[in-house]
Amino acid sequence: MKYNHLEIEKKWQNYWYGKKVFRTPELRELDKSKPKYYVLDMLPYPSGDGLHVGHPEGYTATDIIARFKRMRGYNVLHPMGWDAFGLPAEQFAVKKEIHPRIGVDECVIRFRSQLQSLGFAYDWDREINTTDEKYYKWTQWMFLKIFNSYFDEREQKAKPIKELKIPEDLTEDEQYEYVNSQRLAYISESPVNWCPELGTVLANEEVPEQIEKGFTVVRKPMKQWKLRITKYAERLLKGLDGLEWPENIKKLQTNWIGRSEGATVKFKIESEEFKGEKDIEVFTTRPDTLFGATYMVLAPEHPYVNIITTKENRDKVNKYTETAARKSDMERTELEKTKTGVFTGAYAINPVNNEKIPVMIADYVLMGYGTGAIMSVPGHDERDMEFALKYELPIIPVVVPENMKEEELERYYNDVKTGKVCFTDNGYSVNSGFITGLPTAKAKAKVIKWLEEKRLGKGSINYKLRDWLFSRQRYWGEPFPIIHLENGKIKALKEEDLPLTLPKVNSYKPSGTGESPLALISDWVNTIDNETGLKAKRETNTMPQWAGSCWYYLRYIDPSNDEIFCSKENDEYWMPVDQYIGGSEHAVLHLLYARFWHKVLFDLGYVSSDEPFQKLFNQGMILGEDGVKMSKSRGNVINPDDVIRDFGADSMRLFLMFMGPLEATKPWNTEGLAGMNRFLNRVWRLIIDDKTGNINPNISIAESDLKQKKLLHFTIKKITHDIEDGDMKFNTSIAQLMIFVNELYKLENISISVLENLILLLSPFAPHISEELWSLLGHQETLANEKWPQYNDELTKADKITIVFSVNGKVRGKKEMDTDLEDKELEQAALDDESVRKHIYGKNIVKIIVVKNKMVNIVVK
RNA sequence: GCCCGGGUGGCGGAACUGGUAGACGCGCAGGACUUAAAAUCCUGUUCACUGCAAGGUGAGUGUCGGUUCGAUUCCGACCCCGGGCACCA
Repeated sequence: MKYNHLEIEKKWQNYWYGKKVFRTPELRELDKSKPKYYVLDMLPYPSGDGLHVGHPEGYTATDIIARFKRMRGYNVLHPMGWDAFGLPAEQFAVKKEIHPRIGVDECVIRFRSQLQSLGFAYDWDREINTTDEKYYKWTQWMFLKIFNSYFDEREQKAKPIKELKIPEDLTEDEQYEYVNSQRLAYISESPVNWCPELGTVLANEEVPEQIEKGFTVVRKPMKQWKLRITKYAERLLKGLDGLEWPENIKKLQTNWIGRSEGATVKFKIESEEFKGEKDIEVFTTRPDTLFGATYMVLAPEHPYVNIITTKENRDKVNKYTETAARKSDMERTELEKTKTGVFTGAYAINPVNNEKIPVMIADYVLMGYGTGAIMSVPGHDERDMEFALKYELPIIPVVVPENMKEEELERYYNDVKTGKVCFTDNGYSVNSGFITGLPTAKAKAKVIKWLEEKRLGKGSINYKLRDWLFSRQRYWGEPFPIIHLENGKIKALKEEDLPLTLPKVNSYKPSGTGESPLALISDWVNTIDNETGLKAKRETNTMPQWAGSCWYYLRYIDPSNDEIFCSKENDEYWMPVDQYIGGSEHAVLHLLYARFWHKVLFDLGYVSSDEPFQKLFNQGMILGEDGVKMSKSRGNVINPDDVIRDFGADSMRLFLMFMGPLEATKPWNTEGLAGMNRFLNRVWRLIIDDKTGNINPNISIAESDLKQKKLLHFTIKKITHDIEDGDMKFNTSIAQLMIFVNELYKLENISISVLENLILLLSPFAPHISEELWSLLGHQETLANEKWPQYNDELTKADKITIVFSVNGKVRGKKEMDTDLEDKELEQAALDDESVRKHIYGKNIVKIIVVKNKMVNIVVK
């Protein structure tokens, strides 16, 4: 009987899923004396193309961990589900003119059966789908919680909006406005990235992907929902410290949040256009260079531009702001090589020296960052320098590098003034009044103190992070549980009215006007507010795809609870996720959004952990056989179905892990895959006689000899450590299994207990063949519930060791010797070695270095 | 430009806290079995020079330099590749 992967794999998949071997019991049925382990894959999007080889790579890794932890006696939670709202499903529906639900259901069936054909040990009873009404009811519920919360700055946490202190002496309308201005979810009219082809707005971070696909993106002012993630900037940053995440992902998030310390400084404005006092605040990270500020620049969108611009400058300013508004972010940054700007006719007064400096507008200053206005210090900022040179604005050096010699100073000043040198590092302040002579750090502190005393500014921290653009003009997403009353006010639905389900529509195409297709369904849109009897229209935007995946890991824990998204008891037992694995393409977006969402739930008391994902690992990409990214157009896509049919799921799993460390990007190789199949065949024939189907006659129940034992125990140790240490280098585990099998082939008699252990060690990697061999050896039950083999550390040590003899660092001889010999014995053995003697003959021995159990190095001259 | 990774045989990769570079697999070459092929098994496989041979000598982990008895591993400078950010003041 030959190894027949098709038959065996089908058989064991039916067994596992039929008997629900990997079902995680309800909390009350669980043996809570055991430790828990929550191992999670990133929620896949079930696309029409089916599974890609990249998917099973990460899933195999988590599956190995899940099966291993289970055998180690943990209560393991290993679930799977679907992220199915969003553009791809909707575009498929538009094209085929079917309801997106139909397409999604088909894709889910396909994905599920593909995943099952790989034998993954998921608990399918906990499967979730973000597009189920029962699921998105809770997404909407959480949105209401966010909407009905504000951020308490003092405590740095979200609180229910009911607890918000409303300033007295406000009218009813003002109170309403004030409350809305504090909510964590709010509507704002601001320029957004509008994509005419898709008929929707895109978040900044989604823009590059769509442009790559050939779509155009333009700036357009629109009313949009946003979530106040910026309030959590500091906590999102600090929280990274305690997480066991790859350093580069932490760095990526850190850069994305982009914290910078500095000061805001008020400048008085003088303009013929108005009388009285007006200030403009700027943000700077270098308050120590304030004496070198020679002009001010406002972003074209700055609200003061219209107010301060003088008559004679109005035309060119208007022209400039209009051009800037039409440009997309892309054009304003990347495509722009030289800086442009115009003079407003107004002047600002530098608070430290009362110098009158011109106020310019230029689109190299961004409205979205800081205050939308800067003080320009061309001597010590490259962008300002470039602009100053072009428009012939003065440059004043106010910082000198450390260690600059006196005789070099004159030349340095000249170089800065003429634009030859732009020194942006820290140094010492010069020409700077009361901070002259101070090093940069001290100068900064002194200026901030001075500004604060005079109430002209203050120390300040800025973040690059922007609020999360949370609405899309699409059909296929969670509807907002919000109505717009005829009196112009907005109102949230009550929790008991959830879910607010999607209505049936005739067309899923965007309305074209910038509104979602929902806007055309008047039955659905028009409603009446029960409380006030006022007519109302429903919000027709839907939530972005990220919403559902912000909390799915909580639903797995308690998937059928109708009372709450997840009970407190379940949350406390299972959270946080112990190991999270997915692609690094989600390094900032999903992982940052989910952390934010989770922190809000934490602040409001719905979850017990501050961070959801304790340990994170990013799998690398799998390239085509030609070493480039797999793509349909290149025709180098590997279909997992074909691989499983030709070589089997076990071979595929094994090869995916054997290719290299999990995080590495590596090319697929079908011949390498065949090698894995060959290895499994060798394991099979080690135990089973190909012709008769019987167990090989050289296998006996006799106790194994010491050599076998040592090999076994060494292998157990190696594999146990490999899975436990979190490095995800399963390639070396598999190599060790191969060595083990190769050695066993050399033996005349093999102990059955050694083979049983081999099968158990192999089982997390190649579970189907392992189950089959296990049962052929006479076991009635699945090995999934067996105990993981234990090793005796004494037996993992070799008793003979090859000692290397070298002369002047060059290997000249080696000898098998007992372990733990004294230095003197090793030294003598080296000196006795024939080849060593040849190389030291006639030379002086300077020194002999002995490294126990390793080597002897003789230094001669 | 800035911030992360990474450069090891023909290929994927291995090498514990500085101590035999190339584990394991693929490929390739030779051999065995076979009428033949497939499958399987055995042997070899970093490069150069040298030897009939066992072997010997030298070089070698992107480049150059340093520390050390000894460096893929530590330090410095540079080159190349991949990823991320990109006028964030």
